[in-house]
Amino acid sequence: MLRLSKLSDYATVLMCRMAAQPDAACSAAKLAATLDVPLPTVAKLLKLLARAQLLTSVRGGKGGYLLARSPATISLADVITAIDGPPGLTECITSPGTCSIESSCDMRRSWSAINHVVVGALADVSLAQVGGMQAPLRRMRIS
Amino acid sequence: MLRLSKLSDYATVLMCRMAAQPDAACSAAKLAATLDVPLPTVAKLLKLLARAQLLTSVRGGKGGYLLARSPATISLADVITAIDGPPGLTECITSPGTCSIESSCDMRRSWSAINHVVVGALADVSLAQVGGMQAPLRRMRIS
DNA sequence: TAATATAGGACTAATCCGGTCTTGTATAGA
DNA sequence: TCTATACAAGACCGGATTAGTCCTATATTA
Repeated sequence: MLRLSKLSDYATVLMCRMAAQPDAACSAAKLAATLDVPLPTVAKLLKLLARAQLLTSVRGGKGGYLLARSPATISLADVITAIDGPPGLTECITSPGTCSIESSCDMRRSWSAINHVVVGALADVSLAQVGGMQAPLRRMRIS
Repeated sequence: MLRLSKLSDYATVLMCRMAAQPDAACSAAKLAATLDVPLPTVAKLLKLLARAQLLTSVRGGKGGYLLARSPATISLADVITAIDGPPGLTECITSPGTCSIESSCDMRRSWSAINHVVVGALADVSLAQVGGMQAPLRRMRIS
């Protein structure tokens, strides 16, 4: 099916919102309201993103989360990796040695190459590009 | 996690094996043995692939499955689509109108573009390329 | 000191996917 | 013609993964 996990999906939207106001500390409750996602789930995402050092946290009253870096330097690959770990299309990419036919499988080198393209595409898009209306994705192509 | 389903993964390996001997009819049992995947699962995959007209089936004793087209004209995207339907990174790509924040979401256009890159990468690799040892994937790049 | 907000981790619940089973049909060969 | 083999089609079940919840602890502000 080749689908992103919901959690990663939420996280990208969430980071995108925060990138729109990089200097305002956002509480989990406020973000949950704008995203239409349950508060505990948003809280979990924020914790994961903070642990990956994409966000910084401020405890206590008036606390919240802030982007740790400028939106231009945070890519979608960063966000997804923070939530789900490094993207890998197949098991033989993320955990080599697990598949019983690995040694005789012709697909491995192809999957590896395609995975590289996918990761490249995700790494090539920053939060700033998503938020701004310039169309930076035109840079991506197969040729 | 951005992972291919196991069934699609199996299917690509399976088709790759069949592409190596395009003229030999393969029974489900024989393929199951070489792939180290349970027979009923292989049978299910073959049925889906045949329904998508990637394979033709021959019933009865000495029957089996054959590639419907030449390996050079069957892409990984064809195989994956036959098993899991068209690839879509997010729900808003495969089933627009499902997400409650769709109208205000900045991510959509980005996901759409990235999805396009991914599908392109999959469509660009044929079974013949996977089997043969030429390195056709060098054609793919982000730039 | 009371209220607010994150930190961390354990736990529960539900969806989805992988895998199985059953019945039916077609062909080949004895 | 009868039997064995192999595909066709679809219903069904079980289990792993993922989504989501809850609880306790800690830090900060007022």
